[in-house]
Amino acid sequence: MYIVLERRPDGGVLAHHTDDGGRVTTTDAVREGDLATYVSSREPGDTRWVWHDTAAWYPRLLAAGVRVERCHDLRLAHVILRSSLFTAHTSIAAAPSSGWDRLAGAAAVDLDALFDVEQRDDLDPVAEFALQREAVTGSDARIGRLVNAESAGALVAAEMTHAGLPWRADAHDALLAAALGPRPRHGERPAELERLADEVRRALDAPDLNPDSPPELVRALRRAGITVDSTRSHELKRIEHPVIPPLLEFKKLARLHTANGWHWLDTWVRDGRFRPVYVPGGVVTGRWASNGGGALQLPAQVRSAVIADPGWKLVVADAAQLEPRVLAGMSADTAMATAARASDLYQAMVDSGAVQTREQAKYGILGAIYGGTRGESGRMLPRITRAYPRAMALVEDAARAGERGERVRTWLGRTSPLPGEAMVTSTDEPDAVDRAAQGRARAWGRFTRNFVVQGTAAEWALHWMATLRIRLWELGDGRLEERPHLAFFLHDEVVVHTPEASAERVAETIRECAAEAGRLLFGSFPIEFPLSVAIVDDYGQAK
DNA sequence: TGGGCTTGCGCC
DNA sequence: AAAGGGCGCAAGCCCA
Repeated sequence: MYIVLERRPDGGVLAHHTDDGGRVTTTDAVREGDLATYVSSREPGDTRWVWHDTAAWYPRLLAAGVRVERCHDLRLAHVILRSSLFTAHTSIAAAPSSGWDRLAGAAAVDLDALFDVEQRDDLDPVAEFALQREAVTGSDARIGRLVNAESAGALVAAEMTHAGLPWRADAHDALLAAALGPRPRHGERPAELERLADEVRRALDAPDLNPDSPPELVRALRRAGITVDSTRSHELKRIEHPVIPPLLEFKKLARLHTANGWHWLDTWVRDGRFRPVYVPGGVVTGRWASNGGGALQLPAQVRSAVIADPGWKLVVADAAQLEPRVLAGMSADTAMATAARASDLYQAMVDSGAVQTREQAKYGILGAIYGGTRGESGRMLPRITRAYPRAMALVEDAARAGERGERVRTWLGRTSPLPGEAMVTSTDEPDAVDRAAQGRARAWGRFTRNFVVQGTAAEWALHWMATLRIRLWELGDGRLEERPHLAFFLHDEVVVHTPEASAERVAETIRECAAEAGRLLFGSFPIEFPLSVAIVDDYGQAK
């Protein structure tokens, strides 16, 4: 069932078969060149491959055309098990810091560097796996599900990088040219940006102004009688002055040019695919991060360059109001779950009389989750508390715990870090209240308040994708990229690239997997996770 | 010249 | 329109 892969200094691989406790029963020696064949001879099957880091092992297997059904990522699991409140009583939590802790922070990109580290004596994958099995089997069952889901996520991440997001460079170039003018020579401003910069300079009577420089811009605006604290767009939008429209347009286009312009296209799109590196578990809450290309900040402006291959479609699905639904599930707040039975949770809150408008519902709920105190969020808090007492109590408890310097956990047990030294309030001189320290404590409380919800939403998304990758594989034949496959992921949204003939089936499957993810997290508690699903030729058409 | 910090803005 | 949480990235700024 479990096979622990261990790379030897000579480049060969040892494949240790273990029992449920991680004790080795037999070991195969595999030559480097035979690894893909060795793995593929056991797939599909009931093997769970155990390795130090999915990002280091799996891409080579995928390149060789080998896909695995399941794995156990020791690095990701170590991070979770070392700090979880569910495993605090286990040996792995009590053990002194080891190479596995140092590996935790390593960027999982440089394979050779990782293998150098792996060969250190204190990075024995067999011993580590046994410790992790002991922790999982002796703790709340949810932590084992989290470890498995995290590992499945690592497989998804590697597979998405392998398959890539379909990207038409010609379409991207055309939209850039339409907005900015033809591609400029290296280092020059595109014509439209230069034109807008000139317009700004004229309107401010500042012929030498570089509008890309915030300090210069603030000075030039003040000389023109416009008092601003910053050059943020939202602050500029409040001002009536002829310079504002061209300046806002300049900022918008400058952003497009620097973040997703021709340079980005040259750097990140190859052979019709954008292949970002995803970093599962890269955010403390359990959300993914990404490395290079700004994959998780892909602006709506360029999504129309994401075009399915001929004869293929994109199925774009996003979970509606995921975080409030997750909060309802965690807190077992039946009133909130009732609102969540509607496809539009916020409208249902209005219909039930909890609030008067959809906007009030939205800002009230977001304020509860983020810790908003001012504006509409703050005004709605009493009503939200009255209508949804259990949900509100859950996030309030998390905030208070954070303010006291305690740790909080997600539904499946991922646990927040301890606050930095700076946050700790001095209590021995109560009358010499350190207001700065109180402010830091409240800020940490907002973090822990959000941690429990954002982190649990990330767990829902992991289960959604984990079940989806299995189901999508069964919908086609051949290599991964020849079947319907996950092509992009954005916290609560997935894009599947699929042959046109399978698109409807894929859409249905994505919905089924969302329902399944809800059951895996919250069992029979009646909470629903509706999606908005679109079958499109390009990503820009969705939503 | 080069690294670290700040600002601003894209995404959820 | 902003408010509250989590990020990554590019350009400018600042100082060694």
